[in-house]
Amino acid sequence: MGYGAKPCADERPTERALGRPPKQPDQRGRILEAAARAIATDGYEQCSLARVARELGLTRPALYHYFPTKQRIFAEIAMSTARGMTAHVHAAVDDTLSTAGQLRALMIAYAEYLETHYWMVSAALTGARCSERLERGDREAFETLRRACMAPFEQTLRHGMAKGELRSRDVDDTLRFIFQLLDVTRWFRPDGTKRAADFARDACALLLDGLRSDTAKTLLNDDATYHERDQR
Amino acid sequence: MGYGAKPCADERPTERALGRPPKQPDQRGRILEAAARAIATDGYEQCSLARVARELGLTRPALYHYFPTKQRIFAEIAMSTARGMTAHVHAAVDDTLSTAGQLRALMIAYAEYLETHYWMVSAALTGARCSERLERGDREAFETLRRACMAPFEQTLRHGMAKGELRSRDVDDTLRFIFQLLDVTRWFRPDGTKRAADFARDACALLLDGLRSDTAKTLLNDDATYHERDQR
DNA sequence: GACTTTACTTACAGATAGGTCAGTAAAGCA
DNA sequence: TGCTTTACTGACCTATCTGTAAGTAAAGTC
Repeated sequence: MGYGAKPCADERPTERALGRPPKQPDQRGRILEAAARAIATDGYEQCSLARVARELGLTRPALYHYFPTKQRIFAEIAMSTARGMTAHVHAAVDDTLSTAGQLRALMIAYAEYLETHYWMVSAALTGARCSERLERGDREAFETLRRACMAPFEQTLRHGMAKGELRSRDVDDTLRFIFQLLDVTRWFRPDGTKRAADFARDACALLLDGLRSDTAKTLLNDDATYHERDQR
Repeated sequence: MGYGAKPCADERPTERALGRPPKQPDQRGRILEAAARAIATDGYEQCSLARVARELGLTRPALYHYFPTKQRIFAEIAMSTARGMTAHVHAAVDDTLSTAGQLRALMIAYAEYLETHYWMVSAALTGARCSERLERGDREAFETLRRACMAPFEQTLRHGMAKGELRSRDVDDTLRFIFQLLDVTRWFRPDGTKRAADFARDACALLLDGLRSDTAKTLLNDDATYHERDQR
């Protein structure tokens, strides 16, 4: 359930708080987590801060002690998620991997982060017009992070196509397909039996080699295979 | 911009209306269309009936002349979309097609309906917890339609796997992938240059044959190809 | 014990939403 | 010329939401 750097609360336990101690440690993080869960399930406008506060054993104005507005709460969820996801994906970049291996590693990294920070990611994606809700400064930073998150995927695709390991396809279209496959917030739940990494591996296998069996492929491997042959 | 059977308004132009005539013909349909556009862009809870009414040159209570509640408006959007989409997909079933051709035809049919009834479909999908919003009776009917809409896809997959033309894979997982690819309401706009059918053809090609080039495939076609070989 | 800082709570203000009710305007019909 | 039916409008009620202001409880500091 960690938000940002979790050990931060325990990292300096000796450092004294100045005033009255909060009812729970890391209230800011707890509020963000609860708000993310509410936004992910009910949507940004529909979820009420009253419910979030009640869930935490607080009253609504208590939230305004930590955040100036509801929009600001959402902004922090979106920004910290974008930062975290981008960093996690970039950590999976490895030049020694094959094109296919690199693509799989990236997809698994994305799925892993989605699983471990499920509600935060889900809230950021569900409030998908999220970027529109941010203020100008955050919006630009968010878009930059989003592009940075996609960059390793893009580079892998371009590299693979240049080496002839991947089909030549429109890269932007393909990126859209990939992220559409990866955004599984509609049905994936972190408490289910299926792990996110398994799902990502499966999605990657389908993405790489497709649905058609190898035998059916060799049968078609002569002339106008993919676009004309089985039209009728 | 047709909702349901468009010519219905012109079909019986001689049939007299009894009371005061509406400001525009087919007000019900116009309201549904405008509401769908509002729901699709702002979400169900966030969109206000006042804006919908204003857009049509009406006042808010006028909508209550045609529909008892806001929820009921949404229910009609969802139900008529589910009915229309299912019928359109079923019309694309053709036993004479190959497995690949049938899958492509189904995907194109889905994309076509999404394009021509863009806002209605988009509203029904965006209010994705749509099913939860419906009353018991509608909910069951909606779920039945949804299953009926997926059935031809499912049957094509099973048939293709049985004939050995498709890889053996978990059918439910694969169906999820397919519909995840087909739900393009996030970025697809019907006024763009790209037609929905082109997009569906492209998605189907990727789905069938994957990203990996044929040359790379034959190189790997010896032992543990897809899962172990390029792991590291 | 006074003072400061933090972490809240209770009470309230303002905006906006969905929905109702009573009345009115425009048509056909008798 | 009434009567009925349809298609609305204006005014109003209630609920709920964000955000604010003022006061209080619990800690450390001097």
